[in-house]
Amino acid sequence: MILVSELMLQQTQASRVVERLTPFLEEFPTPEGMAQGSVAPVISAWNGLGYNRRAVNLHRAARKIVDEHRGAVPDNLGDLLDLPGVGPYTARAVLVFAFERSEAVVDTNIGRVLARWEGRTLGRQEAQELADRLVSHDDPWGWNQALMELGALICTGVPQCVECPVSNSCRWFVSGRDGADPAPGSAAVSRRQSRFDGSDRQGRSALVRTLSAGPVSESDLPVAMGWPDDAERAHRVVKTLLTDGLVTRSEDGGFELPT
DNA sequence: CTCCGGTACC
DNA sequence: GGTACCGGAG
Repeated sequence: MILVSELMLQQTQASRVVERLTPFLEEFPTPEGMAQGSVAPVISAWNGLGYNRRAVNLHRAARKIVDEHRGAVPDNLGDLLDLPGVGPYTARAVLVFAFERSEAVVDTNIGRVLARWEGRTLGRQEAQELADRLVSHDDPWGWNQALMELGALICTGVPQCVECPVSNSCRWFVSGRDGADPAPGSAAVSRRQSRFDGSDRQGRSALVRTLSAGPVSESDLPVAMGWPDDAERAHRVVKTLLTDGLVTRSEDGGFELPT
């Protein structure tokens, strides 16, 4: 349950996850249920959440959990990191929020807080070690939630230091915020994204959405991807979908969701 | 139009 | 270390 919600929350705002999580968990209540079927219904159920590769990864993770962990989500860092689509953040998020273990997560919000707290840009290892050192062993769940909230509401891109309850201990604030903001470029802090309109991602998204309703023939591919006059681009980009396991060739040479 | 969010792969 | 990968809200 926590694993699915954390995977959904990757690169996706919580407000959009809340209404999708319950129907998704009703369709796929257990790793066994998801692992038994093909990936196609998982992709369809993921529709609209973005980054469809996460759906493929989740299906593969479900199979691995069934095959190698008797259907139970692992409760140790190494095995969690071995699951497809599970990285440093999600693995620790499962340990903290599902198993209530004394671990520290570093997402984009916490990465920003840590960099300003230390007053300098941090590397991946540095940020994780700092978070590990700071985490409350009394209430790790609440600590991580509080830090994420601090980053999401106060220690934002343009920080609201006047509202910050811990500014007196923040190196960057205490130093008078003289140097440049250490947060951009620091570990886990998100970077600007290229625009979606007109991107390859838009065509990928359009095709996967269409394929959820049924197969698409070779000749219909450019239209389905939104590039009716650019068959070359359609064929170049559909290769990336084949590589990602989001699309497969049907028997008649067209395209469909993987069976 | 800008903002927001981790992982995998090179 | 840089880049590709989605979509909705404000």
